[in-house]
Amino acid sequence: MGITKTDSFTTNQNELATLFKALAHPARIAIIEFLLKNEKCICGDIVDELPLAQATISQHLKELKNANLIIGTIEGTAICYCLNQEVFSELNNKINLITNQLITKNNSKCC
Amino acid sequence: MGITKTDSFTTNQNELATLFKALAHPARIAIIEFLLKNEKCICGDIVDELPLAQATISQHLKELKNANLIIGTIEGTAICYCLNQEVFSELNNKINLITNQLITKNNSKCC
DNA sequence: TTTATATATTGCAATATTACGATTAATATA
DNA sequence: TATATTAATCGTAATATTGCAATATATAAA
Repeated sequence: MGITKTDSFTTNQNELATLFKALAHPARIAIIEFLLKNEKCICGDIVDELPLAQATISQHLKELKNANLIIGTIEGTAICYCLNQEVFSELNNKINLITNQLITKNNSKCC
Repeated sequence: MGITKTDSFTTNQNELATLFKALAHPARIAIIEFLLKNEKCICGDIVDELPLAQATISQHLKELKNANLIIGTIEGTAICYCLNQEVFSELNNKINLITNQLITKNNSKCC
C-alpha cells in the first residue's frame, strides 16, 4: 500500500528508521558534509553549493530539521544552520552498539 | 519529480545515502535486531516474528541483500540469513568519523 | 513421480518522495 | 513607505516505496 505499518513496530525501531530515512538522500548527505566543513552555515550558501533549486534545498533542510539532525537560527534575513551534535552522537551510539554486538557474536554466526 | 539527481552527487554521498535508505524502514530494523539476537537465522522465522506477509518480508530481505547488509546461505529448502559484519563496520566507521569531526569542531559552531 | 515446504517474483493499489516554478512571508535597506 | 533579499510554502508532475494476494520456483520427502 505504500504506507508503513508503524503500529507493528517498537518506538525504538520506528525512531531509528526515521533517523535513517532523513539521511537516505545524497543531497542531505551533501548538506551535512557542507555543514561539517563550513563554519558559516547560511542556507543560501547551500543553495549555491548544490545543483538543486532553492525550493528543493529548503525541503531537504526541513526534513533534516524534522529529524532534529540540524538546527536553524535566524540571523537577520538569513538563517544559519548547523548540525545537532547530540542527535548525531545518539545515532553513533546506536550503530556502535549494533556493530559491537555483531563483532562479539561473530563466532556463532551461521553463514 | 520523485527521482533523485544521482549524477549531481559524489559516489561516496550516493553510496552512503543508499546504505541509509536500506535501513530506513522499521521492518528492516526489526529484521536486523532479530538476526542479532538469534543464532538460527532462517527466513521463515522472521516471517513468524513480524506481522507482515511472507511476500513483504521477502521484499525487505531483498533490499537488505542488495545493500549487502545481510548474506543468505541456502540450507536445503530453507535460507539462512545473517548480518554482514564488514558492511556494518564500514558504516559504523563513517558515522564515527562524522560524529568525531562534529565534536572536535564544536567550538566553532555558529548556532 | 507426486506432494509438501520454503522462498522469490509478479502485478497491482495506495501512499510517499523528489523536484521545481510560482508565490508568499518576513526582514533589511534605500 | 517602497524595494530588495532570503527562505518557506503551495501546487503539481514524475517516480519510488510499501504491502499483499496469487503465482512461480526450487528442493526435500514420501
